[in-house]
Amino acid sequence: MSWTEERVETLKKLWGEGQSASQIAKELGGVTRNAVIGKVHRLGLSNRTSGGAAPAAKPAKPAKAEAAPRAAKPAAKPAPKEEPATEAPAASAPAPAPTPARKAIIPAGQPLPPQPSANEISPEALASVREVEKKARKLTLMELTERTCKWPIGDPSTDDFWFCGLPVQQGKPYCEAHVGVAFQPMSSRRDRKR
DNA sequence: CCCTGATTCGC
DNA sequence: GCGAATCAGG
Repeated sequence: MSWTEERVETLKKLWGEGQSASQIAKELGGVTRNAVIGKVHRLGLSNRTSGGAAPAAKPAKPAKAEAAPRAAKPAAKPAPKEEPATEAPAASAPAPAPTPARKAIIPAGQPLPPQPSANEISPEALASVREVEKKARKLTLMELTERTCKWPIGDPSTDDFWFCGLPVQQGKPYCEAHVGVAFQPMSSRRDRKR
């Protein structure tokens, strides 16, 4: 594939919308995210935030095309970073911010996740949860890792208890299906007509 | 391990 | 100009 005008245009558009390089690459097809990034740079639109405030002085990057593979790695990270890492399925508002909030306005034409106001767990979510629980890996607490869904299934006080264990959705503690039910926009649980 | 963009450099 | 390989960070 080559960078036809059309493809370049799409690239510009999507990049402008804040799409990630990989997403754009997927959409364009025939290219990798690297190709996309490379093109973006060549086009000179690497920085999404036009503004101009040139960020920082990029130190120097030691050319790696040397006889020294990777012996030299002058890296120092005295960063006292604090990570709240609070993961509570609570019915609090899910913070949907996959893309930079730079542009407050959401680009039109993008598939936005539905935002039901008076939602009650999408039937699909429930369905997929059931589905998922059937193919759950049934992991024990000890088997859980950073990337396994930590959704508990069954009764903790019995043998009949395990964790989903499917691949988590990046960032989240649960797999896609469980994220769907864990992060509910808000209340509205009470009035189940029955 | 998954992802992100940034950079280099052989092609 | 292109993009894989690599780097660097989340």
